[in-house]
Amino acid sequence: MTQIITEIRSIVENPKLVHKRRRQITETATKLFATKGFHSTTIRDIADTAKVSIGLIYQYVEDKDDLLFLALAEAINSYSREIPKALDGITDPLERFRACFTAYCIVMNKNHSAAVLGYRESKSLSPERLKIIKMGELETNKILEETIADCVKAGVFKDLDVNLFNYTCICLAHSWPLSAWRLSPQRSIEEYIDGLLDILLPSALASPANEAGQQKTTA
Amino acid sequence: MTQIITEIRSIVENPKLVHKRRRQITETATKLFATKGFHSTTIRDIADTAKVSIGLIYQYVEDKDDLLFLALAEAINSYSREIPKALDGITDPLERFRACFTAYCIVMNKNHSAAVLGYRESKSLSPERLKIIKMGELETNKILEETIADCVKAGVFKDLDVNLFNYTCICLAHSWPLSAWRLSPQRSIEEYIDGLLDILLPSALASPANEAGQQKTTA
DNA sequence: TGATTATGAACGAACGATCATTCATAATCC
DNA sequence: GGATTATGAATGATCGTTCGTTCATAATCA
Repeated sequence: MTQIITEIRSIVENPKLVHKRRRQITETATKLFATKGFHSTTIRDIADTAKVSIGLIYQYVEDKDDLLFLALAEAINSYSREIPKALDGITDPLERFRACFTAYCIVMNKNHSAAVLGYRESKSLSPERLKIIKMGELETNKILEETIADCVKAGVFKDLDVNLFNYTCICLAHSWPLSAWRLSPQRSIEEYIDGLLDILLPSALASPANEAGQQKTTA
Repeated sequence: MTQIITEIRSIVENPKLVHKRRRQITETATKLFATKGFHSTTIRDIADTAKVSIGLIYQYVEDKDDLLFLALAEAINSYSREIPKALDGITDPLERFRACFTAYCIVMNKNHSAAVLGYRESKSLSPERLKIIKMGELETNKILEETIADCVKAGVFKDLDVNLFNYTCICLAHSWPLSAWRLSPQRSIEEYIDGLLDILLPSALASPANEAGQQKTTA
């Protein structure tokens, strides 16, 4: 879908190479930023871990801030690439919502480091870049919001506050990488998703008779 | 309730003075850490903002890390002081849950900076101190969990997964300072709480007939 | 009581370590 | 062989921390 375009100065011209190197560097940076924090991660750390020299990094980005921006932008881009895929071929509104929420949680689980980064280090971005990242986030949120709105239109959901309901779903999906340590006993991501849907759906479904938890109607 | 004891070296001996000065310094530090981040906030910043000298700070704490720990510990201590107050005199289980959840959200709203800090900067703590803070957090979570367990015992709630339900409540309460920017239009904290209870309660209540939203039975 | 001495809180310039960034040089590719 | 890409030692700025000093107040003395 709508991808964040990252216009960042590179000394190296070859686009293939730029793409490859940036990927290599950004992936490492993302992991290190998420585990040690942005400021405690040194360029040396990144260079060593990515098996490149310090100087090489500065051939592909202008400064350390660029790396943070690249990391966050790439995370959001991957969300808006992957989540819609999960909806392919599904037409039943309720199933689309379930699939979308599930995909959202799974993506958060897979891009664990990036999700944590978003919460922890957005503050270190420049105001303009923060705005870009937030807009990308909202763009991603809209994918799920649409499936909710469709459920309302189809009469599957009652006439609820779509924005707030979507917000709770998003927050809970984000919570998995951030707050799962609070849960005891530990749960698998699948158990977690099922449990959340059991909590979320009853308030939304139009007919309270429907038992949300077990239902798995495929279109 | 259970307070986190913070044993931190102080050159100054007078306990009254230590308390007063630490409060003055920690309050400033909390705000700056939350707005600029721990690493981007300099001791100079804190000294200037708190209208004390750099040297004075080092009379009351050993190093910058102490300030972060003090800030987080004080936040958690204030939660476990304030939340139980909201339950005083309420006996009806459902009302106790509502009051506790509301208090939780309100406290997060009031201690906005500290709540943000907890998510953003815990990583900068030493492992031992992180453990202390997390234990304090879980301790606080238990206050709400107990009101949920009581609702189950009283038959007001069905036999749900208490730990998971509590987790969702906590996450959503925490989300207010972190994620409210996603909501449009903006809502007041009271509208937010009411909206969340409408979403959370239907899955929990034993009799689906009860409309959770409006209900305001006082004991 | 007034003069003298002791205390410890407060100050902030100076130090030293860390770390992002640069750049002269080497390696590699076409 | 010339252009492009990679290297990492050297640089300089930033920032936590120290420590010699000041100063107000309290304690002691005569």
